[in-house]
Amino acid sequence: MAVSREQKTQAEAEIDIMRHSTAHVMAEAVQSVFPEVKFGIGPAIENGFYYDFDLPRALTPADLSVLETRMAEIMAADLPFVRQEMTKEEARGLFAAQPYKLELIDGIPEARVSIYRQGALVDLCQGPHVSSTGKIKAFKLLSIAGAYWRGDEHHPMLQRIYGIAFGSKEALSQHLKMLEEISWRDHRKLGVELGLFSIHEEAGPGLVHWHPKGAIIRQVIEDFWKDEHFKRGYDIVYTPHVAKAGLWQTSGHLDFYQENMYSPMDVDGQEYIIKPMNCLGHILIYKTKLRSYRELPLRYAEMGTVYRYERSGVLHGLSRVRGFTQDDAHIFCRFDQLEEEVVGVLNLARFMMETFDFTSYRIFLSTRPEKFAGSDEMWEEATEMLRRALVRQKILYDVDPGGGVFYGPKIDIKLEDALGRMWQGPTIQVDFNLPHRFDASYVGEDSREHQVVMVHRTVLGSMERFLACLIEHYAGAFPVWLAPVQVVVIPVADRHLDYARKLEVELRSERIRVKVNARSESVNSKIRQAQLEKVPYMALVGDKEVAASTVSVRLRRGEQLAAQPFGSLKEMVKTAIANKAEGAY
RNA sequence: GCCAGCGUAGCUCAGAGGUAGAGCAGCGGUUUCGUAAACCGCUGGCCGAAGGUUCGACUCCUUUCGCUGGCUCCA
Repeated sequence: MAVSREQKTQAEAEIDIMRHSTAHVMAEAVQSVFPEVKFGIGPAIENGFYYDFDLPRALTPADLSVLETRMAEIMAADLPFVRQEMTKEEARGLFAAQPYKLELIDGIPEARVSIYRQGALVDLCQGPHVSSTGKIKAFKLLSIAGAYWRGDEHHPMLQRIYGIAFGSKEALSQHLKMLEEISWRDHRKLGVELGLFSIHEEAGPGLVHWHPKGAIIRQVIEDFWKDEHFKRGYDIVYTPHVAKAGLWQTSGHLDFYQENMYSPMDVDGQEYIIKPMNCLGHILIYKTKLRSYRELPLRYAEMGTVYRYERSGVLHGLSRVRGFTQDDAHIFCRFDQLEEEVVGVLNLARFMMETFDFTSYRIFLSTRPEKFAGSDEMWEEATEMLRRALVRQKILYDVDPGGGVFYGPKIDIKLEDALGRMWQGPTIQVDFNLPHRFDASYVGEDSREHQVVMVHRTVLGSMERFLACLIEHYAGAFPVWLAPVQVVVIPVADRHLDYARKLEVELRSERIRVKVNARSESVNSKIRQAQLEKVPYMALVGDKEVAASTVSVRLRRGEQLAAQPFGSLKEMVKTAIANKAEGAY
């Protein structure tokens, strides 16, 4: 039973057509500026479109506004899109000067192809298109980027122009506002502003330094994570950061994963390699004794820090780095336990996602690729178990045919954040390969040895990427349980400082993260500082509070609460922490 | 890695072939203040790094490192 999640609505399909047509208009504009242009492809994408061009010179941002003006003229002229069918031979004649189009024609299986004309442009295109260029309502060109022809780095690099297009000016400006919001929430920007982490040129790109405020968030999450894993029958393990090269030879990583691994270091004449994955250590632990079917499943979990070489051009803040800590676990089980284990992981994954306020996500089941390890039957059965686990959890999912890794089928969960963007979330991967390579087995009921089934899984992904996601999801305003500073005490004047310290001690005794702002600044200024730091509770103490033994509370979202005794603030904060829910946005 | 753009004070940014500037932050002082910026003063820079052109380079050229947007890949 295949459960597919969504079909495009009629309206979405229509707007895609319009976006595609906008790409053609852009192509015409480019052609008018660069008559010698060679066209690549120009599809509609989410929110807009792009088109790839081979041009005599590099485009500059200034070119974009010229092209926009030209495009607006083409739209004002309301030129009709005209479809025409012809044989491939005729098309080859028509596109004789267009090598990329010729290559595309060669790849089309049908005998006849279609072309579209509008104004001065002729383009090989399946269509459909809007009836005329005047039907395009609102667009904007956003950026220029290099893109390999057909995405292959051995092919020439073309210049890609990205644009967005919408059904109305309002929708366009709304989207532009969203883009602004996205850049405003950027974890790299907020990470600096909130003092969470830094990355240093001197230390190397893609290597993260967690500052106290970022580290406390991470620590809270890790404590919570360990707790939850303990409850669910996982055992916490620790494994070394380096291992002899031979181990990576046995695992096959040296053959298949080498471009992501750092060069070996010499230790007493032996080659050692920094681990890019945690699985091998867990396998070694598994293999330390003869395992009985009775002790399975074994679930080894580790916040395991790994190092992977990433090409310099792909590094990005916390979300794509060279050293990161995975919330990793490996489940060793019998084949007949696989489905139940996957159900367990899905449960945990959903619990985690809910805890961090991700209410929407998409699930992908990836099936057998062309090259694979293990037997057909194993794959089929395992894939079926993953499928059944999803169905049992009543989860809608999409199938990614052939999208599995070579060693087994997998389930990927992609999270949707507060701005509707997707992030790689939990993954569950069945592995037939490593147990085979390491001869990891157990003794079955039949007294015979059986190969154990291994499941790699992470529910947060990596602490680095997860934090990047959380920072942007919460826009830096972390819920109380995660907020680096939960309460700032603000004395109105210096004479209230002692009283403020008393409140600080009282809150700290409950392990509430509290700071006193003792600076000689105005109340307004201290409140502003706390707001910018996105501290959930501001506790004001002045003459009135000292006299009445109370505290006035301002919430991060701006709300002011009536003066109250210390105790009730304490309880309010403790409740918010315990609920992990937002109490003070 | 590749294409393009960008690197000026802790941050945001201005400047420009004649030797560097603002706001914020920081520091010192004054102020003791009631829910998003009190006032005055001061410090702060090898203009990413190296080489070249030039009488003179932060500015022009080359190389290099890093960042940004993409391509590819992925936790």
